[in-house]
Amino acid sequence: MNTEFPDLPHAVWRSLSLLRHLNPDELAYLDEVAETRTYAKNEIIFTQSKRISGCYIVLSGIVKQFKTGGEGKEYIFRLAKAYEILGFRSVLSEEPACSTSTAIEDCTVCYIPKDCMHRLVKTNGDFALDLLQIACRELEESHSLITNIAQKSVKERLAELLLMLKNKFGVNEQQQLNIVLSREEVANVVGTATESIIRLLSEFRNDRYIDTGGKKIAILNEKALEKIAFLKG
Amino acid sequence: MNTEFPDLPHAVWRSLSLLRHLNPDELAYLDEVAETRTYAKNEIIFTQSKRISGCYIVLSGIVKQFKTGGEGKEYIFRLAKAYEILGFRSVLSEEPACSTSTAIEDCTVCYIPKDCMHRLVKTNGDFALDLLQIACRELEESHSLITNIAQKSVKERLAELLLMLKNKFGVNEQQQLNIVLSREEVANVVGTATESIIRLLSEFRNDRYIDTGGKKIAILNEKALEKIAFLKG
DNA sequence: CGGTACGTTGAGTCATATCAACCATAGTGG
DNA sequence: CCACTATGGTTGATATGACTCAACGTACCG
Repeated sequence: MNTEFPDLPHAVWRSLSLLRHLNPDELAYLDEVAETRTYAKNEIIFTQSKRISGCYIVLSGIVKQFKTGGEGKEYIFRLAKAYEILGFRSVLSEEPACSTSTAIEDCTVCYIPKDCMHRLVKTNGDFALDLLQIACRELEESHSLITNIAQKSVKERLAELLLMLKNKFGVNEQQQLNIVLSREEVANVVGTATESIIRLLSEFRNDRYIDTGGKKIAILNEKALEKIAFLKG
Repeated sequence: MNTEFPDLPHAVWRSLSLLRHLNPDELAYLDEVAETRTYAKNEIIFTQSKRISGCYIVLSGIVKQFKTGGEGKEYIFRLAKAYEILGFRSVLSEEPACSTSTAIEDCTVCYIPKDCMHRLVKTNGDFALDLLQIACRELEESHSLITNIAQKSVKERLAELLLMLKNKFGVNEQQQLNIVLSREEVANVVGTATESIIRLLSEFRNDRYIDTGGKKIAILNEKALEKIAFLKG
């Protein structure tokens, strides 16, 4: 399965921008302690409010990260693809994970034990800075997300999500998104009910903005979606 | 005005947990380049989408930090009090500020120039780690906030806000919150319309959960508010 | 061939936004 | 000292977006 990352040679490590500041010794150290792990679709990588023993860098596939609220409803705040890091917050703060992560398609991840992360952070200032940058970027995204949820309608948010998915995961020749989410998952990203998503997707399909063949969503009229997402109406 | 922090002696620096890992040389360096600034109520400290030349540690008073959305409506995502740091994200990423900060009461802040921050972060790993921790904590808070907004009703969020305000800013002998926000500001924290807040505050007042004398809000029945905020109903 | 999960549609309800009018308060200038 | 105005607070009426509940269709899977 994991032919792209057979045994995590330095070349691969280096290609991960997060690890670009590690020196040869540190990379060798990583080679020793890090492991490649594979998860099948729907498998859980780590669970909210349980302690985690390390963090994970996605190598292939897509992972959803979500919090489960009071009523058991999940809110997906992140869809992580290759080269993104998961769980470092909890690892650094030594607190239980504040979210659950599961594979939404088969995926490979690189597991880095807690001790290793601590050691690298302590001894390599540039690495710590890179992590700091990542945290800051996520923080900024998070704040934008809040403002969106607080101020935009479900329709606007859905349009924006579709554009974001195209932008982040790309589309195939038929303009179909390279990520497949159930209606419920879409609802849990947008923060609304499944039925509302279905109705709005139907509406977008009637308006020829998108097409929904099987599970795949094709983006047909990006301009129109932008208009909905970022202007008014 | 600023009698509490006359000339930022080392003792004060050290008392700020963020700065606890700086050595005497670094503290001396800070003394040289940092400045105490005062802002009157409603004065702007920095503005969304403008570059900022340094970051700010609140020494006294309260600062609100908000993003302005499409329609000009503001969303307040943070109320910062003494010892909290503002703007370090933008300073580290060298990007324009992604939010505006204004004083909601007269306040004093310590201004730390960008170069100084960069230097400290680069040369002092523990300091970088502390910042990383702060970023991670904010990130976690931010994620919780999103889940809240996405899943809770306005009433639940208002109850939770009132409890948070009591917890963070405290109350006087008459149980009145030590922070005064306009109804509009409350609405902009909760992410709703001003009128909705007014109606719900009236409801809470009728139910004897709070009292609203003048601008001050008194918390009378914390248990009841907790029930609303965290259970259902 | 049933079964289970997912998708779709409709009807009814409710929370919240919006619009509009009005009141309270405080600061301002004559 | 008093109108005058601006600002924020309050209330009511109305509209509507979005949720819920319920039924039913569809597709994949053993």
